[in-house]
Amino acid sequence: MSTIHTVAARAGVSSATVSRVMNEPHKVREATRIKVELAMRELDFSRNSFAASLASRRSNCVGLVVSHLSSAFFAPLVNEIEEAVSAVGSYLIVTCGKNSEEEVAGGLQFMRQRRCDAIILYPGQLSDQALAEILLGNPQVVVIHRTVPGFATRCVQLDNHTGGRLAAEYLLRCGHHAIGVVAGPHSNPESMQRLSTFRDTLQAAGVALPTERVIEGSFHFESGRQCMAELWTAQPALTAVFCLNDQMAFGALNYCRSAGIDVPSQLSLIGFDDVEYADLIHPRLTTVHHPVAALARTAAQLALRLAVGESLTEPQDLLVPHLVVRDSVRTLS
Amino acid sequence: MSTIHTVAARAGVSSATVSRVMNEPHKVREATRIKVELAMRELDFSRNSFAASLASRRSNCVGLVVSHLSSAFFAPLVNEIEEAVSAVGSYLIVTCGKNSEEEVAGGLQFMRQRRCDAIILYPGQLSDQALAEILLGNPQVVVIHRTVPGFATRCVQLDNHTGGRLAAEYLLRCGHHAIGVVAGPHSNPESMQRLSTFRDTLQAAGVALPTERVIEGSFHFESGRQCMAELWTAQPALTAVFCLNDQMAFGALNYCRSAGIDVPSQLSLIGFDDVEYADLIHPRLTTVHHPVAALARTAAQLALRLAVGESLTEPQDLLVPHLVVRDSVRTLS
DNA sequence: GTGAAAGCGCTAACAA
DNA sequence: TTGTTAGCGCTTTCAC
Repeated sequence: MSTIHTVAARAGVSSATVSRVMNEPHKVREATRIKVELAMRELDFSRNSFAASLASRRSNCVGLVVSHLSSAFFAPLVNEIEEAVSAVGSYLIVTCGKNSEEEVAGGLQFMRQRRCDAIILYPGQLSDQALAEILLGNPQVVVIHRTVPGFATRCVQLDNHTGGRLAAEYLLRCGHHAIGVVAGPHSNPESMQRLSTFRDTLQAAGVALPTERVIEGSFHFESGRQCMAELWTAQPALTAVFCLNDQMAFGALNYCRSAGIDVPSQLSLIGFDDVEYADLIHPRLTTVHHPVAALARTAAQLALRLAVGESLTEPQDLLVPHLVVRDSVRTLS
Repeated sequence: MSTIHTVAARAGVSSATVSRVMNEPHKVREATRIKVELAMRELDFSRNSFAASLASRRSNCVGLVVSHLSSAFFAPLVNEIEEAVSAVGSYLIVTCGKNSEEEVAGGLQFMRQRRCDAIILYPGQLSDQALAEILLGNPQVVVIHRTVPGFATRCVQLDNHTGGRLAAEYLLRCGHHAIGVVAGPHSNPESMQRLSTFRDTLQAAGVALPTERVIEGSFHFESGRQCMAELWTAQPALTAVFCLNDQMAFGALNYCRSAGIDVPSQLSLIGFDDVEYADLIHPRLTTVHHPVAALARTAAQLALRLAVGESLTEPQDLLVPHLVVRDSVRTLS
């Protein structure tokens, strides 16, 4: 494979000029530029990005570390971030399958080795403490979907409390009192934020949410199925179930269908996130909208600011959710 | 940021030894290794992958160029390829949004600049001729979802003809004669393969498929919606519609729902691909299964063989589709 | 088992 | 506007 030297030789110029043609074409005379470009084409030249990054000490890339790529939640997130990043001429590299502490550490290491200018991190099941350590040691990291105490300037997150409240208020408004929950992992702060305010809001209205009506899931489809099965078997008198994300709501719905439980006439279901398919399934899922695009754009902007060496001083505002009423919750008469 | 030299100095060894600790630890005495590893940790050392790849002339990465990341079709494909690649210690880089000829060229250039050991290419709307040029000029490229004439050793594809036949046979078996099609772009060979054998199979059974019953779509949800609307308005007597991918079938279904057309009692719908959500929507979608996981694994294996310098001699077998009967097609009495 | 030294292909002063 | 040159941080012979 040819190098700038072979190109330079062929074009009868120095390698510095070839470099300039690629990086600052305006600094080279048009005739020279054309000669060089011709030589490049003739030799099928392709710049070695490793050498370029090594010499320039810039990678022009931002790293993203997430749990999955293929879920309806992450896919739009990744897309949106990619757009924002490539809009400024950088590129995105993403590693996925990073949930546990070791895996996230591995993802982070991957990004550091590639000398990313900034890194966006989805925390999965990491504890706030583990995240705090990461943020402390890596000044170019921004965390999404969580606000780590002490690092509010580099975290962008949804107002989960309001989200939980919206779901509770709507179910109450529809006359539900026998309510269950398919929760996320109890170690997951986001899940617990949604759940605690959901519970508080019910309680304030005199509706109890005893522990046995809350099943711990794992945010996945299959988990939603199983949790719903378990919940329905133990608590057949429920009239509504709050699933802490849509994915589990889909699973719950799937169980209901296979068990002959009609939604919403026999059981109401409300989700969280408002992913694309929430509007496509039957019945269309009533859910709390999570502004993922805004989350992505904000995170990307922060990352890009860190990438150019800016330091962030103002804490980030929480993103605000809203309720999307569709067909999966019934109003009790 | 520290380099192998700072680490070497701190550990009291040479930089070559530090390099060995990372690349061939068995070639260094344990005591030395431990000293070096300690120094690395103390200095928070992270190997510069650019320098490593530049010096070793190996990137250990395979590139993937696709149209989208977030669609139900591509997401599992990417996941599966990623797994196969990381299983051998390499990593995957993917660029998306590559549909037109220029965009694919851009994606390819991106991969070449990163010196990928091999590249997997999804052709989008590229012509066979454009692909042939690419394959000719880039011996490390493998193409998925299409077989480019003359390059069968580096192409892995579904048997679209059989797929089209399966759909036709099933509709015939269910007694349908007034059949429409929401096709892909007519310039797309995959779509045309499915369609031509679909049409031939119907014709062999004495069922005509006139041009006005075939609408050209673009493989996307929204396109499915619009095509279905158009088709239904022009051809209200249809009893069944074949959508050339599931995404468009979802769009068609969505239109039917909003237009008050019950599927399958008023209209039968059959899709193609069998993506995850085909089993989750209502009614569950009858469709032709596309073994995407096998496609991904085969492509990854080919790419990995090219990556180690093997040259491929045997042409690849076509992947075989099968019909998945669910609830969206009704048997006419 | 370890070290010295010559690159890998490019960028970025600095000179000319 | 163009060329010279000294690295960027690592790998990899080849000696020892």
